[in-house]
Amino acid sequence: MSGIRAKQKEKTRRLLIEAAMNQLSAEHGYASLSLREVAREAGIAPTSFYRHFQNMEELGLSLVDEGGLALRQLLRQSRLQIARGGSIIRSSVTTFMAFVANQTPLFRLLLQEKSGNSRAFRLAVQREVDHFTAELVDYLVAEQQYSRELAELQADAIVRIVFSAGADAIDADNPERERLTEHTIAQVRMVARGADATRQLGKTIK
Amino acid sequence: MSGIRAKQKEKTRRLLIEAAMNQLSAEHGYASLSLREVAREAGIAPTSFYRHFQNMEELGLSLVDEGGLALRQLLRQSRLQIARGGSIIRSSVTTFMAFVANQTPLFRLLLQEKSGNSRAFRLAVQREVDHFTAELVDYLVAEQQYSRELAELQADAIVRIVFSAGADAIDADNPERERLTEHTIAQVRMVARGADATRQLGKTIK
DNA sequence: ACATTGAGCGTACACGTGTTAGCTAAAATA
DNA sequence: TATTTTAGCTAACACGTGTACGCTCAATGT
Repeated sequence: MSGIRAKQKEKTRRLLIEAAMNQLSAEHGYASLSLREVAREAGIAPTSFYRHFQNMEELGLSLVDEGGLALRQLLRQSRLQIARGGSIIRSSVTTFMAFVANQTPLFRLLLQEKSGNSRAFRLAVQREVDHFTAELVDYLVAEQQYSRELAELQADAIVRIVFSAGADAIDADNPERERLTEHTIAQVRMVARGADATRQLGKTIK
Repeated sequence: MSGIRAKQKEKTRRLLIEAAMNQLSAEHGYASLSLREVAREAGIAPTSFYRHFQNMEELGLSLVDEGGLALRQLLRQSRLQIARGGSIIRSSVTTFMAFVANQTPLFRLLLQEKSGNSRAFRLAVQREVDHFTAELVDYLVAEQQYSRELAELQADAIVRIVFSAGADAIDADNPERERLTEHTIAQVRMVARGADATRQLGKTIK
């Protein structure tokens, strides 16, 4: 059980995933991804594909996992920056935009499949986004003493804005992306102010 | 020049567009839309397709136009409801959600291609969304006396939130969609409050 | 040492695709 | 009325696709 066999299998599995990611970057999206081309780029015979995935859909779900994982790791990294001082909002948005810039095809896949045609895909992506939102909610409740309900409203709004801006950032060049980032930061701050105002409103009534 | 010929051509052109829309609703997205299947559903020979469109892409752009137009008309209708009393926010969001529910495949196409792979498509969709945002900005400036800058920030945030919620509404059943609608209305109001707070902030400083 | 497993390969098949070329017949034009 | 235009057709093409089948041969298990 030295695993030299399993190692090799995992290796070509990665080759397949990376091949698929490369092809995504090019021109066509996941929907027009071909088993044969992926296999060709991975350097294996078309039929060998089935040793690793049952479908192209299964490959796709792996890609979504991959993307979600990468994004979460990045955001965890961003939270470390917050710990040692600096604006939470600025740091998070900046990190997010950097992810979009560096992992464009992966992020595009997430966006595409978020409103794509396969329900399985949509659920998978939504799971990733929900995970992200939940962490933000926890932060708002723990650090800013928001009620769970208001925190959820706020976090959801923020995530929607940031992801949507991220989508626009895909096409943007560097200066434009910077402008977009500042724009987004201002919007998130606006939402925060709105949430605060809403909270005060509730208190006054009571 | 009675136009009986042009009439017929326009008619089968519409048949093609509607066929394409039907196929979108089914299961596969625009990317996996086939000329032959579309032609078959429209009841013409595959080769006759070229009498109406040069590419599938050209058909796709027509679909985007179609969707954008439908959405804008609906929102114009919604603004009439506002004129004869009632909350602007509630009325707009409700109308929007109704559109998503009734024209699901069309709205899905818009979302898909917004973050799709063809730049031409993305630009076309973005144009529609921008149009929508611009009208909201005008409203905020004219009716609520916001500065152009703040109005743009606010309108953009609102549009992002609403479109994103619309995407989620696609999968939702009726009660869930209603919940989502209320949720979105609350978020938009929160943003409005935030914008107002931001405006007050600016006045105080000056 | 021997038997079993399994990743990867080559061949082959049936099928759907986009697109070209040339025809027909009805509408438009002169 | 005679001529031109053109929407739609059929036939045919070359090609890429997903997948079934059976083989090899090195890594594993006994």
